[in-house]
Amino acid sequence: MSLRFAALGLLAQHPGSGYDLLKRFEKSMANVWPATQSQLYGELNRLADSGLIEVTAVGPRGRKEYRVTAAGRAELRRWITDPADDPPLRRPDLLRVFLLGELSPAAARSYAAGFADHAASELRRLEELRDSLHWDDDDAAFYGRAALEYGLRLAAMEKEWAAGLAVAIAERR
Amino acid sequence: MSLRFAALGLLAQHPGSGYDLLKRFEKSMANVWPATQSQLYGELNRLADSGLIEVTAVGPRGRKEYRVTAAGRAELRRWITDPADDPPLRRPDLLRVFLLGELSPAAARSYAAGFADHAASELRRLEELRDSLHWDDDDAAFYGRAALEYGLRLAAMEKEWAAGLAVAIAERR
DNA sequence: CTTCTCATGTAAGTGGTTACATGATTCA
DNA sequence: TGAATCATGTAACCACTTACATGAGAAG
Repeated sequence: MSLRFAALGLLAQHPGSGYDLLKRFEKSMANVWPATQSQLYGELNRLADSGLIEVTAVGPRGRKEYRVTAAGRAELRRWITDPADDPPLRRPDLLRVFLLGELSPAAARSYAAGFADHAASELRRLEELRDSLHWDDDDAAFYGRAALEYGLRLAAMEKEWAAGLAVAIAERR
Repeated sequence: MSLRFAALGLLAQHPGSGYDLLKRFEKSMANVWPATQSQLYGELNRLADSGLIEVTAVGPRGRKEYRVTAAGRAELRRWITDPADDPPLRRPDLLRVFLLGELSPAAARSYAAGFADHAASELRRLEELRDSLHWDDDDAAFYGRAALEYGLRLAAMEKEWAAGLAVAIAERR
């Protein structure tokens, strides 16, 4: 369901074509809800079928300019506000942690160290992203910054946790 | 793919029936990789077909006792060690954050406050879980504790982040 | 005129969810 | 004997991924 609202939300911020959306999507929401090109185009057609968005113009190369309808905006607000029973998290990397007992302590320690490295590089990536973005003062920028801050804190937390785990494994023999 | 290894991993720790697995699963891995009964049973059959596990006995009510094979253990170790390109995270709750600009500041603030509450109650749930579990000193317990520690830190981080966001929204008007 | 970017779509396959279906055994 | 628990399975549906297909317009 979520992709539906990601698309609707992007259109609520700015009208545009599927192609436009696709690119804006990569730079913002794809970090929390990745989707492919196929999926996006399909979703736009379904949104239009249900009257939540509409085609305002057809340009060159069959380009379709979309815009949110009043119904779409209402539906979007409903979803955001809803007390949401979101699908649970799926974390293969943490699943592996449960199973590290199957490995030698050295190999397990190495997995934890790799986890820490990965978190560290994600942290750097997000820091660069934060520094590279020219932040406007509108709502989209404000809340985008908030989501980025979440990512930064998450990466920092993971780095410390995994480093601590690596140490704990080493100390355990 | 991951559920396959969750099942394989549980069997590697202890042999048992699908039903047994299902219950052990709920109390450990389901927190990082939820799965349904249908899915588990299907996966066990597929694992048996590929020779990674085997049926050692058939009991009353058609109960099938499973055990990991040598091939299964090897495959499990391979997966844990693998430099994994894990599927990206999907977070509807953070997607909503991107779209809070569609709401009034009061409603957005309320969403952030709800986020913080949810994190706080998750934090309490995990603290209780930690205190209720009688921890053995084996590998499974050690790494299970590590995964739980991750959950605790995550919940604490989310609580603080969301509370901060709520304040920032309030201060912004 | 060829290459790049713009622009949209279809099809096959996989993994997951929900609901349904079935029946044996245990225990009060 | 009726309810709870043990125990396994099927079928329909939905979301997502990967790969493929097509073609118009811009720019050199």
